[in-house]
Amino acid sequence: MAEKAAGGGVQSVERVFELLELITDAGGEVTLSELSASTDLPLPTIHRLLRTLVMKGYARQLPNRRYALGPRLIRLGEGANKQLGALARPQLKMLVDRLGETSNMAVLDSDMVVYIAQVPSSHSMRMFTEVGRRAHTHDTGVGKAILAQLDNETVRNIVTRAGMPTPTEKSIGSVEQLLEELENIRERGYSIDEQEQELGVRCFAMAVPDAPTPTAISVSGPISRVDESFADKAVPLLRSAAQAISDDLNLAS
Amino acid sequence: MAEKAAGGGVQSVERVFELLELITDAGGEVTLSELSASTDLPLPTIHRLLRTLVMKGYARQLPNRRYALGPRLIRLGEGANKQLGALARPQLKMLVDRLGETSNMAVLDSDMVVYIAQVPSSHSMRMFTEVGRRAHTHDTGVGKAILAQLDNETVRNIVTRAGMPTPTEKSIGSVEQLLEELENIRERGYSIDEQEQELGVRCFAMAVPDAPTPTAISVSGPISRVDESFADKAVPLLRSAAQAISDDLNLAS
DNA sequence: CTGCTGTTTCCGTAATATGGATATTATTAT
DNA sequence: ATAATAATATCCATATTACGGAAACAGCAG
Repeated sequence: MAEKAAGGGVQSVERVFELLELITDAGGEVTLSELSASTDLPLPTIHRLLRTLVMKGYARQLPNRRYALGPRLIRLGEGANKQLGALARPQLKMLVDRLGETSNMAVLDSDMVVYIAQVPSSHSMRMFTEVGRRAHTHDTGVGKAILAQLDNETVRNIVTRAGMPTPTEKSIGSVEQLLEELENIRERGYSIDEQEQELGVRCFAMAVPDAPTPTAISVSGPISRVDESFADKAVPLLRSAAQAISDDLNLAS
Repeated sequence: MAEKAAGGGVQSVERVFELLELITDAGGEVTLSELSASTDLPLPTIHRLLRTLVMKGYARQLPNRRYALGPRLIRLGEGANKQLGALARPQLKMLVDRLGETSNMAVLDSDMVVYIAQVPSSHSMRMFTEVGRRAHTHDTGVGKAILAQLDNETVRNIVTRAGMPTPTEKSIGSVEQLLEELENIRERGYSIDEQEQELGVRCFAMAVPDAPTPTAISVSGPISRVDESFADKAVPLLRSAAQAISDDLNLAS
């Protein structure tokens, strides 16, 4: 065929998920022609693929003729979420109980991190991060902890594709600076988000070793509470939690 | 060709989603051979399909060699959720503000309902239903409201496949009884869950007209607060909320 | 009503996914 | 430890499957 294309996957399957991702990126609603503009698939092909999705309930067709994500995806998403989150939640809970700050778990998904589990702290002033939310890798504790596990080549690719916005003046803005920081993290064994994503918020994070997908956990809170003495307590606890999750993942029933 | 098979969808796509559903049904982890037992697809086919999913991040392969749902599904699920939920949330909020009880929206997904949006009441004693949760149709307010929109033939199929457990002594236990109840609902225009799912909890629900997927909204709370005078206020509000959601859905931007 | 843009259906073509047979790796029994 | 067993992964010839150009069919704007 024309393009030398992919590796060894089933094309229709790859395409159908590409379409679903595009719909998601577009905010949930797309027209056929918008899709054919974003991909370089011919219209009839896209139409046939979408029709299959609609028939099975993984996409909906609105009265506008637009296409949207279908309700059956909710269940699959919840399933994926639960599967990963269930293992982690007890450990995150332990962190919150002992440290009093919000704890999160996130995985690398393409070039961004997705939060897949959270146990909020009881403080009224606390981090607000919703499960399912995506964030950049270079300006979050979990993101940097994950990047530190990868080789510099891969890191470069990721941040190049995802971009490096600087939400605060403390954010890391260049790849060189990031690689340097990652070297520190590798030595230290954990990452610190020092008000890089939001002013006033500090976060300690650590990668989960040997996870099937690059994964990290974190605790975060306002700098007033999350200080040096907090770190002294937090780091060993993070380490044991990460190890426990790793064990659960790898010996999983 | 051998089998006269399906209608007009792309087979690999249908198969791949069937596999994902099976993994979800199995609680998140399956072996190849378990899958080949549940479907009647040959092993190499399943393997190839799963490999494609794994490569793209929609499935994970555990160190056990087992297959599980992948993290990228989380994002799609959240997207689908948000898309439907976003339209509904303002209306649900209105119901909670005016009525003081928890409000939910659910859709029919195969033979069960899935809750896709919720606005909790401020009462400390309130319904606990998580978004993403699945419930039977015959013992929930939203479920019965949805069934009442379908013809009896379809209803029979659904409850036959899903079963009719009776969590309380008030629950409907037979198809005949259910069809009778649905007739009442059709006349009345709304459904009542009279402690059928949980003792002490009453719920009023109404279908969202002309929804692309059968959809319903509800308000529910303890019978002490959710009484006859509550119904008088609630029913007109439910009706206008359902209509508003319907309009949003159908004129969607 | 007429001309347009975008969506859907048709259908011949061949590229695509298929699955039987085989090689490889884990797992259990000896 | 070593061998037998069962599961998973890879090959590759075949034809069924999905493909996409072209043409019909809506919706909309003028």
